[in-house]
Amino acid sequence: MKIRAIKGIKDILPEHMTKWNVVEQSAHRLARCFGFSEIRIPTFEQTQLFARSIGESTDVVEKEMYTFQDRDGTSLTLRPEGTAGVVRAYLEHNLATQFSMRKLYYIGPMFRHERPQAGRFRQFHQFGVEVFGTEDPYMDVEVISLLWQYFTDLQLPELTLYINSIGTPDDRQQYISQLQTYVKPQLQQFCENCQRRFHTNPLRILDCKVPRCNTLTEKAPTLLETLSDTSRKHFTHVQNGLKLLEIPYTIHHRLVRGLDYYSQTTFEITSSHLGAQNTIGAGGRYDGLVKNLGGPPTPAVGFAVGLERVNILVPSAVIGDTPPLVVIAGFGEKGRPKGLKLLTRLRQTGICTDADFRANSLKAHLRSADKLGALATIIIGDEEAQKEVVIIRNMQDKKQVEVPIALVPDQLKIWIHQNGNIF
RNA sequence: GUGGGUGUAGCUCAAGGGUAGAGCGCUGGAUUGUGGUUCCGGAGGCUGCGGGUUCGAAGCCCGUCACUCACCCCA
Repeated sequence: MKIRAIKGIKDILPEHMTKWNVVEQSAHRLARCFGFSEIRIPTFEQTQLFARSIGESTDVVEKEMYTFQDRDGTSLTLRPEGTAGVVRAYLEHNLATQFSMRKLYYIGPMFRHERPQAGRFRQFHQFGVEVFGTEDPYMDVEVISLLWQYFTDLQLPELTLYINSIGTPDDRQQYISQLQTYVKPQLQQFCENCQRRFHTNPLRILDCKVPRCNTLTEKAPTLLETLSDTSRKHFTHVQNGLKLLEIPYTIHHRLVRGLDYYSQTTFEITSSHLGAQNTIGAGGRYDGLVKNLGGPPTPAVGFAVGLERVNILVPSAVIGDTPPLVVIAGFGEKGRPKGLKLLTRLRQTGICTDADFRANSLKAHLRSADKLGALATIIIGDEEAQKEVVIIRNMQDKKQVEVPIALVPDQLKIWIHQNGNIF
C-alpha cells in the first residue's frame, strides 16, 4: 500500500513555487506598505477559542473543524481561520497598550474538513489583515483598498467587489424578526435547507442559491432599510470613500458572511474565472469580537484571502524570470576536481551555479546544461586544467572564450550584470 | 454528509469481449572533447482493488477505494 497525501491536502510542487512566491511576496510587500506588521500565530489552539469567536452554530464549527484531544484531555483544534487566533494573541500580549491602534497581517495554512472541490481544500492558505482600535469607516475603506490593490497588482481577471452592511447586533436582531415575519406565511414553499435556516440562521435564507427561494425573498425587507441611523451613516461613509478612491463596487443586499462575528460592513471579491467557489477574498467589521473573547470593547475590521484561489488566477505574465544559471562541465581526471572547486567558489560569490556529476563526457554535460536552462557552461577538461584556464561557452550563440580560472567569477559577474554578452 | 463524472506507461490519452497501443517525457546510440533539431534503439503496465458473467474481461455486472466536479458551506 502506497502512502498518499491526505484527501484535500495538496503538495505544492517546485514548478508551482515561483508563482506561489510571487503571490506571497506581493502580500508581504503591500501589507507593509499599508502600515501593517506581520504576526505569526499557532496553527492550533484550544477548541473553545474558535467555537466562541466563529459561532457555535456555524457550519465551520459544527462540522468542519479538525479537533483532537491533547494528552491531558484538553480539546484542541487546527485553526479553520486566522482572525480568532490573532485576537487571542492581541489580548494575550496586550498589544492594545503599545499603540492605540494595531494593524496586523498574517499568512499561513488553515484547515477545514470539507469535501474538496475546485478551489477548495482541506488545508489551504490565507493572507489576512486585521485592524484593531478604530471604528472609522475610512479604515473599512483602507482595508478594502488594500485587498483591491493586491488583486489588481497581480492582474487577476474579472473582479467584482460586493459590499453590504449587516449593522449592529441590535439592527440585525430587529431585521431578523422582520425577515421571519415576512417569510413565515410562505415557509412551506422554501427549500428544505431554508426551512431549517429559518430557525438556526435566518439571514442565510437571503443567500440561498435555490432560485425559488431567491424569488420568494425578492420583495422581502432589506437589511439596509432596517439599519439604525449610525449604521446607515457608517455605510454611506464607506461608499463615499470607495467612490473617492475610484474602486468600483456593487451593493449586494444578500451578502451575509458565514461567520458569526461580523458586524456593520461586509465585503467580498469574486472572480468569474473560478469554478463554483468564486470568492477569492472577503471580510468585514467585527466590532464585538474582541470584547466577546474577554477583552475591552474594541472595534475591528479585516479580511482574508484564499491564496490557492489567487494562484489559480494569477496570469503567468506576472511571473518574473528565473535567475541566470551557470553550469560547470568538469570532466576527466584533472577537470573534475577543478570543476568542483570552481563550482563552490562561484556559489560563494553569489553566482547561481550547478553541475551534473553523473555526466562523464562533455556531450552529456552540455545536454544536462541545456536542460537546466544554463546561460553559460564552463568547460574544464584535462587540457584546460593543465593550463589553469576554462572555456566559457555562451549557450545561446555557442560562442566560446578561454579565460584563466582566477578571472572566471569577475567575468561572469560583469556578464550577468549587463545581462548581455560575455564576449 | 448527498449527488454526477472519471480511473489504462512518469504525463496526455487510444483500444467497446479475442496477444495492451500512440504522442510527449526518460534513457542509450549515430567514430576522437561540444547541447537544443533530425534519425535509430531501449526501459517502463497484475488496465485502481476485490468478486461475478464468459471458452476468453481493460471493455459487461456487483462491490469497494481513489480522483474530480457540483450541492451544502466557505477563502
